[in-house]
Amino acid sequence: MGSKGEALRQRIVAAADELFYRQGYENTSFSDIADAVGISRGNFYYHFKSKDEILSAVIDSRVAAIVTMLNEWDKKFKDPRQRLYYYIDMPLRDQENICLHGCPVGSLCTELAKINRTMLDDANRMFAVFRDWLILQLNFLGVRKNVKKIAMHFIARVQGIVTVTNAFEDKDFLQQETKQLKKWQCR
Amino acid sequence: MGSKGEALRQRIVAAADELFYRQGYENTSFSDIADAVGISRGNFYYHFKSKDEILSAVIDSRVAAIVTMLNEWDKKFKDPRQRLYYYIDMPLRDQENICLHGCPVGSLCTELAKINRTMLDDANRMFAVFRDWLILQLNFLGVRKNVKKIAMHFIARVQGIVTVTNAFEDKDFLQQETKQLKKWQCR
DNA sequence: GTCTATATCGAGATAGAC
DNA sequence: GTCTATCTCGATATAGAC
Repeated sequence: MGSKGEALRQRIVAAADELFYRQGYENTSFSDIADAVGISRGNFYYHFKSKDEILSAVIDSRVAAIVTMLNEWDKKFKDPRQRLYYYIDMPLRDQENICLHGCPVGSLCTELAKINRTMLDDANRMFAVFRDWLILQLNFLGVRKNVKKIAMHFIARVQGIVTVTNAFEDKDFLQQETKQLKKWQCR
Repeated sequence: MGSKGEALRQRIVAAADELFYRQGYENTSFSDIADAVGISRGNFYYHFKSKDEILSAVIDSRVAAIVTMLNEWDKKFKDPRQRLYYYIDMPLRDQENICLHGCPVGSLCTELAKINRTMLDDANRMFAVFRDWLILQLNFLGVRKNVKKIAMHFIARVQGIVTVTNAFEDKDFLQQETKQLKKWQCR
């Protein structure tokens, strides 16, 4: 704990995370990651024995990062409605990256569904964390029926917006649809 | 035209199309395609000189297939509302594949955004064909304002549903959300 | 722990016989 | 047109020196 090796491990995970997002998991080689960190490939294998292992570490890291982020949101906003809006606006706050690389969660799941279904079961935990947090917020708002369904509905809406924004590199669409989604009300 | 070579070319494109959908573009090798068709790798290169070239042919083929399909829908349904429903129900009619491999259009665009942005500009024509057809149907329905936005909205909604269905392998969600989306009305 | 060197494999791509 | 043989490269992964 706190050793030099642990710190390097974290740097490797951070570099892999970024590269998987920007160029995709399959398209990212160990050399890419090693170069980004500034270490040799040999050293890399001391920390991670296989590509599955680094992917697993990246997913764990992302899940932890999402949990931390949502805790901060909870501190920042006391009104669940505001929290919901902040969730919907998330792609808007990161427009440039969303436009170029899509959603880190959605695009990874889409990729893994085709190349590694075992890891997909691990990756969709990222969605699950958002879902459970959304369920909480809906409860606070007094929604009692179909809470899980509605939480999943929000996730799907945001995913759809991001997929199309990414495919057409269209920020205007992102802005429009985000605005629209905030008009949502329980029917 | 109609020669043996042309027919083989079509078979190669069909095999590549299927494989790109099931295992992703990057993850599909020339050997995979050659094996699926039952020809040698060498022969393959007589028909397509590079991987970009086969991808381009697959995209063209998919665009043509979508155009043909929409023409058939137009013949099958005279009511634009029914046509819209048929579009929304499209993933439902192909549940098994959607659950396992996602949307052929969306997942390819998501992949290409990360590995080949030039081809992405080509691939999003698949979305554009649907969009233009949706615009027509909305016109028939008497919608006059924001027609393009609404068409894109439908595409995004379906994409979101499919992405989440695929990530969680959850057919129930697909069925629920599809039903919900058909309740859509212009606000 | 971190490095260099190397083994092994499969990929995209080419040459040339038939 | 279709094949076999081969080239070249970059990938994952390992061995072993420091």
